[in-house]
Amino acid sequence: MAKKHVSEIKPLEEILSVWDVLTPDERQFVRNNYTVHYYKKNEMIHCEGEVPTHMMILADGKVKVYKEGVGSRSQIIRMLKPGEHFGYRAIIANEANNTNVMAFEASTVYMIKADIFLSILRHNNAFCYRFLEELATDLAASDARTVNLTQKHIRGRLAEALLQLFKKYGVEEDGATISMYLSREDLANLSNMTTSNAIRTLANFVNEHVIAMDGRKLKIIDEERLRKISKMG
Amino acid sequence: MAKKHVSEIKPLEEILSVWDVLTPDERQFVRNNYTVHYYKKNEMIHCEGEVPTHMMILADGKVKVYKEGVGSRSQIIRMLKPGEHFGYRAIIANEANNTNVMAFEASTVYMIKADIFLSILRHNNAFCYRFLEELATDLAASDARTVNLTQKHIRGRLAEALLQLFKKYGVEEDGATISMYLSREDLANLSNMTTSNAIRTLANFVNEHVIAMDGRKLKIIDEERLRKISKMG
DNA sequence: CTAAATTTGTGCTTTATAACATTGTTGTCA
DNA sequence: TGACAACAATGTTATAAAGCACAAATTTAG
Repeated sequence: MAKKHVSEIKPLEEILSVWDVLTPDERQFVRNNYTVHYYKKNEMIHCEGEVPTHMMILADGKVKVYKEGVGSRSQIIRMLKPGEHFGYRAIIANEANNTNVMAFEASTVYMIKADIFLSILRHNNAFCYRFLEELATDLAASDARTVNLTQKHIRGRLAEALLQLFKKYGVEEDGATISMYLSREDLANLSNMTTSNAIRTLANFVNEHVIAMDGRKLKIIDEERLRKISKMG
Repeated sequence: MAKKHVSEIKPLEEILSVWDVLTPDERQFVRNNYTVHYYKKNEMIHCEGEVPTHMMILADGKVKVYKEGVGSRSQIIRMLKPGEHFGYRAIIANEANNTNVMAFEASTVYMIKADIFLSILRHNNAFCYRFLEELATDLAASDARTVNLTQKHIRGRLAEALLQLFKKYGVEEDGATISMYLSREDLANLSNMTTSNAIRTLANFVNEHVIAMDGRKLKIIDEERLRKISKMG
């Protein structure tokens, strides 16, 4: 895959979805106070337990947000695509970071210092409300995930994960291959199972003609069936 | 237990933790527009899927917030004590309710109409920010729960649940009995296990002198040990 | 380009926990 | 007081999924 030139990366103004509610002064304030950071594949962006210093916006690339559990087994909480915010929850709650964030692939991140972010939150109601909406949505997703992961059986959990990837990242030109190539391990960490079981279950789905595989490329063949598997548990 | 007189229930002004950030006008607005509702033990306050109409504040009693999963097996998401808000997440996210709320015991709830709540959120930045903080805190708790429930073994999950009850509701005068009497079923729904297993595991804890039981009264004897069990998985 | 490391794939074994069945206990109310 | 219902306790069985060991394939690095 060819590397993107820096010039291809969208400017903060285009990528920051809440830009439109900022006043001209605030816009200038942000313009004068943001930084850009580049991360290599598998590079850590921040760690669980660290004190948050910046709110971040993914400009380019793909990153995973995950928690380390028992015996350093990790659970992927969410995966981001360009334009999404992260690292700000801990700033608002005035806590240490509760998650790790790692770049899946080479990624570019815009960062805004915590105090600047907080100052805008406290002065611009529309800005504050946007993040309120974002957290309210994320909270429902988190609660839904809890039930998904604890109550569904292995096939249901994997089917659910595939559908989420499909929804979030979309498909290639062929209209079926999910535009996100994950290792079996990441797929397992997303659906709370061991790598062996992710492999086994994927193989079963292929046998049942629900999906097709070519290495890490996963093609959804029978979406309806996948939905049924996800629902039935 | 003797029923409380209505007069013993704290007025909205005292119970609404964000009252202090309201302007005099807003206070009057709320005073003119709230209602009080009484619920009997095991009565439903609202259901998953319903369109939210009010933000609510628990004035008195205890309620559980839970989700129905596969085969109507339920997962308790959180339990509230007087002074806590609920039912407002869906209003903010402009979604249907994602949880059920039921009274554990006779409870009193103050309700504020959704449009009034929203109008204050949109005009009073400090008010908005308070809820932003609340959601940010809840989100971390939800993600932590996901990992707890999926990765820990049955003993660890139950130990965790007991510690949470202990922390949230405190203890009786004896300094050890948790001030919250749950059925074995609710305890199971809190820690993602079957009722049988909750019973069995509680019995084991008693044998190991970690807790003592007298019906629904649970006494924590060895908190350190319980913490260790919760951590080890 | 080759060696090393990582990732993927499979079969077998073990284990944790759900499901089921049965019995005991307590409290309620006619 | 006895009958019924709800809850608690416990033993047995079935099964989903983890753990493990190892081979094959693919990627990365020297």
